[in-house]
Amino acid sequence: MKRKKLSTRRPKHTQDELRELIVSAATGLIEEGGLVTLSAREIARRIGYSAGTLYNVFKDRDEIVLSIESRLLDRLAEHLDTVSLVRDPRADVMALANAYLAFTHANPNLWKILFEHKLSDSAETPGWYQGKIDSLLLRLEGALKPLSDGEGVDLAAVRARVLWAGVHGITSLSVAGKLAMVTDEAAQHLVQNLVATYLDGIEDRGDDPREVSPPPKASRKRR
Amino acid sequence: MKRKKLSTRRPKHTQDELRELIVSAATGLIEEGGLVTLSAREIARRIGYSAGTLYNVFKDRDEIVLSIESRLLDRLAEHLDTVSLVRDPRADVMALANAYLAFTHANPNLWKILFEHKLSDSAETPGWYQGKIDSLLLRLEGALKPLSDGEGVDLAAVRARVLWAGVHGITSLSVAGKLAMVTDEAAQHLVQNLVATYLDGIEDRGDDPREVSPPPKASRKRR
DNA sequence: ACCTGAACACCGTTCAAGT
DNA sequence: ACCTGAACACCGTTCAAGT
Repeated sequence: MKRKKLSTRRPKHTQDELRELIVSAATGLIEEGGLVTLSAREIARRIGYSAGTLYNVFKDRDEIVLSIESRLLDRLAEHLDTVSLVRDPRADVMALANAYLAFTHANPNLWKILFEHKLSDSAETPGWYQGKIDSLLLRLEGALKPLSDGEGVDLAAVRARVLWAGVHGITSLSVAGKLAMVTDEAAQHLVQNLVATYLDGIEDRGDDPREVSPPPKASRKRR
Repeated sequence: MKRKKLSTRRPKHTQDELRELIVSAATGLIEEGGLVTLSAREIARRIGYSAGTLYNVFKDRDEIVLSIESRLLDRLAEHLDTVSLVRDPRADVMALANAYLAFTHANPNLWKILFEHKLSDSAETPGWYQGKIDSLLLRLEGALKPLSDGEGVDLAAVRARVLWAGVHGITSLSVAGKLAMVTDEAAQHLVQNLVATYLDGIEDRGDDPREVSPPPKASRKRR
């Protein structure tokens, strides 16, 4: 743990430590006040470096935000993995939706950046980003699979995206205070209504040529 | 049209004209580059006044954005009023959803501010804002009414909000490029899937004590 | 009365110069 | 090699001073 040259105290931190310092200072800043309060200069202040140093480690402010989003998506994935699935689509989808809601509720300001932060239209969404979203959606698709077997290859994929976007829309609007009369627990009601009603719609597709839903042990319970 | 004093060219514009100039310059700016490119100084440049003048007319930048949102909500309401409703919930809701989609597609950058722009948490959402959203939702509620009669007072209201938020979630994520594999017309597919499946779910509530759906002339058509 | 221009307190980002 | 500090080109907002 000794420095070779002991030059007063210059490379106080390795590149990786610096990365970590920056990202966690930035995360703290966002938790406190949202994206608006995140400034390169304030991060620098908090970690005791000059602003210029951030640009040795990150290309720009966007890249810092992206790496926070990356961690957040990982944390969300972990969180979703704690819900125990019972292979009943209704129960499983509802459980996943509730877990998602709980996560957003526990990390409101961080969660918001996932949707506020617009990757400057020059830079396309990085591949790993899409990959992480895909992997989250895969959990939903898995839960929906029993209802969508034998149909179009990607029906479960479409449905997973519809539900995901729907849940996102509800939480996003309610957080922004832009959905009249929607408070915190009202948002949960709406999500439950969405999931329950949408799944009803899937199950009751009488016009589908094949009989789609194999009667699982669990019967439909509403409300 | 004469000035009383003809003092070179001082009050070039009345307060109202100024308001108009500012709002339309700001609207243009947003149409071109989104909220990011909207700066008080650039508005001032474009209308040939100094930045300070904006603050004689508006309290701050937020108030300018809010008044753009206000006009936009009015325009959306007008647009939704052009769709002819036939009192068939399925057809009507789908028509409203498509009209909404078309509107957002025609005004992408303006539309985005409705959800990007966070009323600084100090100032609550102004009453007229909620009122305009409510009035938009009322159209959806009206279309849904035939399916929700005799149920909880506000079931149609809940459903209207679920659908509205769902459609918003889909368009919002697809515009941000954050929903894997979702392009422009894919978004329309998702919206149609949401509306169709959700309405199926409403119609087939077999567990409801009362018989809910009065058989209208139109039968369910899918896809 | 209305408007300007300077001023204040900030930004993101770059880069010569220092160690 | 790493880091700083000044510099550049911006912000939103205020307000004394001018007409």
